[in-house]
Amino acid sequence: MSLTLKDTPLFQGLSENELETVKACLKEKTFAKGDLLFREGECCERVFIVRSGRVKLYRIASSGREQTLETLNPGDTCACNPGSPNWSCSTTAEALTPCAAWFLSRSDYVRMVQANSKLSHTLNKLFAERLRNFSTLIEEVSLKDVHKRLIKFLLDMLAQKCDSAKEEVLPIPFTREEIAQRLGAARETVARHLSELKQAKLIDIKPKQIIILNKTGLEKLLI
Amino acid sequence: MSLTLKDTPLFQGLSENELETVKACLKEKTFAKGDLLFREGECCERVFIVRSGRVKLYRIASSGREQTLETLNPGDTCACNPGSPNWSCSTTAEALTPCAAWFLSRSDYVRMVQANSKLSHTLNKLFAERLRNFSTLIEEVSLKDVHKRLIKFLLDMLAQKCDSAKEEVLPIPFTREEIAQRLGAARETVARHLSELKQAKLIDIKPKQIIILNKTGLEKLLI
DNA sequence: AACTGTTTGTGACGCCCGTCACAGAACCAG
DNA sequence: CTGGTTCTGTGACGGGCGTCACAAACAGTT
Repeated sequence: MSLTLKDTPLFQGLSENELETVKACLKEKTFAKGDLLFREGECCERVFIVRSGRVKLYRIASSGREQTLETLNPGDTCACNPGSPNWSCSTTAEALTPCAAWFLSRSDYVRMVQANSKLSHTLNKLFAERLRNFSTLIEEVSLKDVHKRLIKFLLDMLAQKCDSAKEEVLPIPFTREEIAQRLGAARETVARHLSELKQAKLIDIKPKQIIILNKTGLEKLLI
Repeated sequence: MSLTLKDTPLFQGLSENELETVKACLKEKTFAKGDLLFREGECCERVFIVRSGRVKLYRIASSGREQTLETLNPGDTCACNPGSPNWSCSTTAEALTPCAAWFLSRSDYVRMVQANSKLSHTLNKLFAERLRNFSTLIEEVSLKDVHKRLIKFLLDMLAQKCDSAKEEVLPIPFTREEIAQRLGAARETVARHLSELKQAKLIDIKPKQIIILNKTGLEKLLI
């Protein structure tokens, strides 16, 4: 019932044989919430693929404030440059929940990508998608206020939630602090904007979840 | 004397034969300052490589404020996802100066990357570098104030200027407005911080150039 | 030189949001 | 239930920076 290799975007389209050789190189590790999978600036000695749980990739300022760059879900990979040696991690990876991940040594990773053009193409696609996401993040952080970023965050979460238990009930697996880090804002600011939206009867706030009362109303505020 | 194909990072390491077939697919176009090479949201029908001049890739908010994501110099490419069709440009490309660029149709581009694994690996490397640059940009825009971003910009410009005419004389091929767009700030704010640095005798301001009076002093302000 | 358009510097103003402080809510282990 | 820990909401405060406005410097043209 848990994630298998062939379900990961990275190894999509590989033959059974190829998957077997990949599998032989992987080592599985587990992490508790808050554990670091790697630190920014470390030499990039391995690559991981999330098997279960959630991992955030972030940067931290000397002030202590964080900016989350990506939240990795099962199947996602942190994979970076397969090319140059002495490449150092540009972000820190931290487990948001208890989680498990497959690790692949740098040398195995490089060898595989060099040998397997299918893998190389997949990597290109994944990189391009991340570049696009980063572009959007840059625009939002730089040009949009917290209010809009928060609304967009809620609508995004609503769009990508697969469990469609009830239409507008949005389970929130993030603390306010984590939301703030994703938005590049302070915890208190997020709380304030949420109350404001509640006041305006656009959402309702329950423990661990947020009820979207007026989706189109929210969408209008994005313009 | 002008840029040739084999000097571009994208086509690095290709054989003479391969370069010839690439060349056969390229069309050269020229642009005046301010011309758009493509618009955000357009269907991504071609890829370009800058031959001369400078091009900025940016996003624009409804308020009119811009954030520059990258400044492309000769040899650089805007190349994005070779994989999926219906991929739309995630940024707008505008000529900062009069410039020339080679254009490659999407179909030719995809075919080449599919057929040539060397090219695919190069693309991975370029993407990875851009991802890293974007990470840094996100951190700066989100977590650092304009003061630090400006100082870092000056030091970066100083580091990458190859014409070492005089040590600390820094020719600035950008208007204040363009600097502001790169930093994600307002024109006036940049002007104010520059005057402040001049007041502190860390820099001196001349038309079209900035003199770095105290490099280590600037570096200390970054901490 | 005079004219026009662009680029730059600076003052005034206001708001968004980050920080500090604290109290109430929720959660968990025993 | 109970105490401790984490999470959450809210008030007060101040600073950074975006916006508007205007004048001075500069560049290019006829």
